[in-house]
Amino acid sequence: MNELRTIRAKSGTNQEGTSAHNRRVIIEAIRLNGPLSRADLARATRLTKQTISNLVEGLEADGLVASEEVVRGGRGQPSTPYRLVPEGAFALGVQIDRHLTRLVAVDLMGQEVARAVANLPPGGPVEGCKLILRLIETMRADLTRRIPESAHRLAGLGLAMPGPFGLAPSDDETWMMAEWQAFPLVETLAAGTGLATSLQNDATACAAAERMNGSADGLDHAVCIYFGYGIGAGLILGGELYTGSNRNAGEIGMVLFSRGGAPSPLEHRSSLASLFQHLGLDSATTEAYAEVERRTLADDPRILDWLAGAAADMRQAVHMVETIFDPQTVILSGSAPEPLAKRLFDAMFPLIPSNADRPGRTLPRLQLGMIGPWAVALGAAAEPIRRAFDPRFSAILKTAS
Amino acid sequence: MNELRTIRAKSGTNQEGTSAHNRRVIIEAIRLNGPLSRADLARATRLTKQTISNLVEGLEADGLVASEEVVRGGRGQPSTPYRLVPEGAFALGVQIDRHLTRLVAVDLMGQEVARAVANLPPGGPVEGCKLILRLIETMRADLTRRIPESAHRLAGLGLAMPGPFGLAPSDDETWMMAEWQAFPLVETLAAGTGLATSLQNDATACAAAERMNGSADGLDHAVCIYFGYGIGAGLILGGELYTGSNRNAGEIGMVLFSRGGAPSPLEHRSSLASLFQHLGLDSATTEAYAEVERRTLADDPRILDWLAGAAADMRQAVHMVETIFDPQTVILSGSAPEPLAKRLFDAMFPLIPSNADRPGRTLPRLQLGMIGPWAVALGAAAEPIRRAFDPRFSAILKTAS
DNA sequence: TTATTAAGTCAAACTTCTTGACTTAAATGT
DNA sequence: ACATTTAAGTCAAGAAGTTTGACTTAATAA
Repeated sequence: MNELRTIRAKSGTNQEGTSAHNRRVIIEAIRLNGPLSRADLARATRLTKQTISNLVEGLEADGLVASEEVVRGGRGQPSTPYRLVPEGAFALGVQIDRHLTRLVAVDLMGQEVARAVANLPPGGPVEGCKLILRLIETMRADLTRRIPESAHRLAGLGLAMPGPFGLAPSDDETWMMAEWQAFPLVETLAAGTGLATSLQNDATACAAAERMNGSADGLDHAVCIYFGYGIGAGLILGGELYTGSNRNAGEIGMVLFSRGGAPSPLEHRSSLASLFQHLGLDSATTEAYAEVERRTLADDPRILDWLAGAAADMRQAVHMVETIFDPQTVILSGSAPEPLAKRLFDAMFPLIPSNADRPGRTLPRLQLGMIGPWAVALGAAAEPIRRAFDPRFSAILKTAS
Repeated sequence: MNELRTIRAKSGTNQEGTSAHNRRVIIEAIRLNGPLSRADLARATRLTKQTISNLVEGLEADGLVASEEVVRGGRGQPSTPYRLVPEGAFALGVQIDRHLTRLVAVDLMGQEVARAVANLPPGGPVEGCKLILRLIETMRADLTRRIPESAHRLAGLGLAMPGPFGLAPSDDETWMMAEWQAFPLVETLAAGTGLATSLQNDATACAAAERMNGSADGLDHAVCIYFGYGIGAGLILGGELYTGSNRNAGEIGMVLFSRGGAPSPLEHRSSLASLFQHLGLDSATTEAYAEVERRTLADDPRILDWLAGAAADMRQAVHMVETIFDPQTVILSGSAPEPLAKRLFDAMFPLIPSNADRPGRTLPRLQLGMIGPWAVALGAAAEPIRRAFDPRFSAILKTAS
C-alpha cells in the first residue's frame, strides 16, 4: 500500500542553519566593506554584539578572519577590526576551451595564487581529463609545498566550459564541443581529485569573477556579457548567479537578431569566432588570438569593418538585456584580446535609449569588466568559494540526512 | 569623527527566523502536495517528527491548517492528514488599467472570494485612488459581514499596473499612464487602508497568479508571457518572482524586433493595443474588447491578418525567452479575449527550434495559462499571500529592529 | 493471537541567539 | 588634572527552537 510517493517540498532548517548563515553573512560583510569591528558587524547584520563575538571567535579559530591593529580615533573603547584571511580557503578553477585548458588556484579573497595552461590533446575528453588531472595534481603538490595548510583548505573545484549543456548533438559548427558536452565531466574530475566539483558555462564563470573581484562587486542585479570565442551572458539576479533550469540561462549568442536579412544567431556576427572567420584566420589557435591583437593595434581596416557590425549588434544586445533583466549595470567582459575589447566597448556608444535610462541612476549603463584570457578560469575558481562562504538561501536548508 | 558610515551587509537570522521558515515550508508542502500527515511532512522537510508536531500544532492554533479524516490502509498507526484552511488568510488585489480598475479578494488558497470592477474617473490618480479606496472599503465591509474573521486575517493589498516604472516621462503613446507612474500610489493606498501594500507590474502579477493556481504551480523556472493591452513577461526564477532592480524586469514589449524594416518594439505589433489599432477600434474600452471577441469568433479576415504577423513575432519572443532564461516552460497568459488568445496560441506552432528542445523534457515548451481579464487582479492579490506564507530567503532575515 | 510496522507523543538535552549588567578604554569638557 | 561621556566588548543567565531516544497507540499481516 505504501507506494513510494515523492513529496515536493523545500527543506526546513535548524540552529545549525542559523549559525551557518550568520557566519556567511559576517564573511560577506567583511568582503564587501573591508575590515570591520565586532560592533560594526553587529550593526550591519542586526545581530547582537554577543552573537557576533561568539561567531567571530569561531571564524578566527577556523583561520578565516584575523584581527588587525586596534583603531583609535573616536570616543569610547577603541575597536578591533577583523579582516578576511586570504589563506583561509583555496579553490581550483579549470577552464576547458576548444583547444586548451587553463587552471588556476585562488584564495579566499579570489586572488590568483597559481596558474597553468596546456593545449588539450587530440583524443577528446578521455585524454583531456587525464591531462587536466595531471595538471591539478602538479598544482596541488606545488601549493602544498608553498602553503602547507592549503591541502586541508581546498573548498572545491570549479569547471567552466562553453555551453549550451544537455542538448541533442547538432551540426552547428560554432561549438564543436559535443564530445565534451556528452562526457561525464563532473563525475570524472570529482572522482579523480576527491574535490567537490561543479560545472558552469563560461559566461557564468566570467560573471562569478566579476562578482568576486571585478565590476560587479556587491551588486545584486547585473548582466555580464561574456565576449569570447562565442558570446553569452552571465547573470547575477537577486544577489546570486542564475543559471536557469539546465545551466543554459544567458545564452544570448543563440538569440536570433535580424540585420537586414533573415534572423540569425547573435554569435554569428558578434564573437571572436565570427571575427576569425571574417579575417580568414584558423579558428581559436593561440596564433589567431595574437594576430587579432596585433592587427587591432595596427587599426587593420578589416577589423574596423567587423567592429562596426559587431558593435551594432552588441548595442542591440545590451538594449535587450537591459529591457529583459532590468539590471543595475551591464558589464562587458570576456576573453577577447584587451585592445579589441576596448575598441568594441568604445564603438558601442552611444547606447540605444532603453528603460535603463532612468533619472538618478548612479552606475553607468555599460562598463568594462575583467578582460583577458584568464577571466573564465578565475570565475570557475570563484564558484567553490562562493558556494562555501556566500550567504545563500540553500545554505540554510537541511541537506539529505 | 564617527561619520555615518553605511555598511553593506545582509541581515543575520535567529531562532525566530528558523521557525518562521519551517512554518512556511510546511504550508508550501501542503499547498503543493495536498493534505499531508505529520510523518509525511517530517520526511518531506527533513525535520524531525517532533518539530513538525510542534509547528503543526502552532499552525492549527493559528487557523492555517486543519486535520482531516484519519487515513487507514497501511500497517501502523493511521495517519492524520492536514490541509490548508482557506479562511486562514485573505488578501486584496487591485489591477489598475488604463480605463478601469478591478478589485478581488482571495483566500489562503488563492481562490477568489469577492470581486468588483469600476471605470476609472477622469482626474487621474488622485480621483482614481479615492474610487479605489471606496471600492476596498465596501469590499472589506462585505467580507467582514460574510466572514467575520477575515477582518483580522487580511495579509495585505497587492497592486498591479502596467510598467515600466520610474522612467522619465516619455511621449510614447503606448502607455499613457505617466500620471499614475509618477503618483505615490503605494503610500496613498497603504495609508488609506492600513494594509501592507506592494506594487508590481501586470505581467509579474499574472505570473503570480499562474504560480498560485495556474500552469506554473510548483515550477521553479518559468516565464509567463502576459498578453494584454501591452505585452510583458512575468518571471519565476529559482522559485521566486523576479522583478529586477527597478521592478521592470520582463518588459519584453520594449525589446526591439526587426521584421523586414527597422527594429521596433515587440508590443507595436504583438499586443491588444496593436490589434485595436489594426482594426481601427477606439483603444481599450470595454466595447473594443467585446468587439474583438466577436470578430475573432467570426473569423474576421483582418483579425487573421493580424494574427499571422503577431504569431510570427511571438514565436521569436518565445525563442528569445527560452534562450535567455532557460525555463522549464513558457506560459502564454494574459487578459486578451479567450478566443483570441487560443487562436494566437495555436498560430504560434510550430515553435522555432531552440535550446529548449532537449531530449527528455516533460513539460511542453509553450502552454496556455489563465486567460481572461481577471488574471492580473488575482495575481496582485496572490502577492501578499506569497509574501506572508511562501518560503523565501528574505523571510528568515532579521528585519529592522 | 501475535508480530510487525508506522504515527505520533513525552521529557530531557542540546544548540544558538538574546538580555542586561558590567568592564575597559578612549576622547571631551571643565 | 580629573570627572564625564561615549563606545567596544565580555560575562553569565535566560529564552527560543530543534533534536534525541524511549514510549504509546493503533493499524495490518502472518
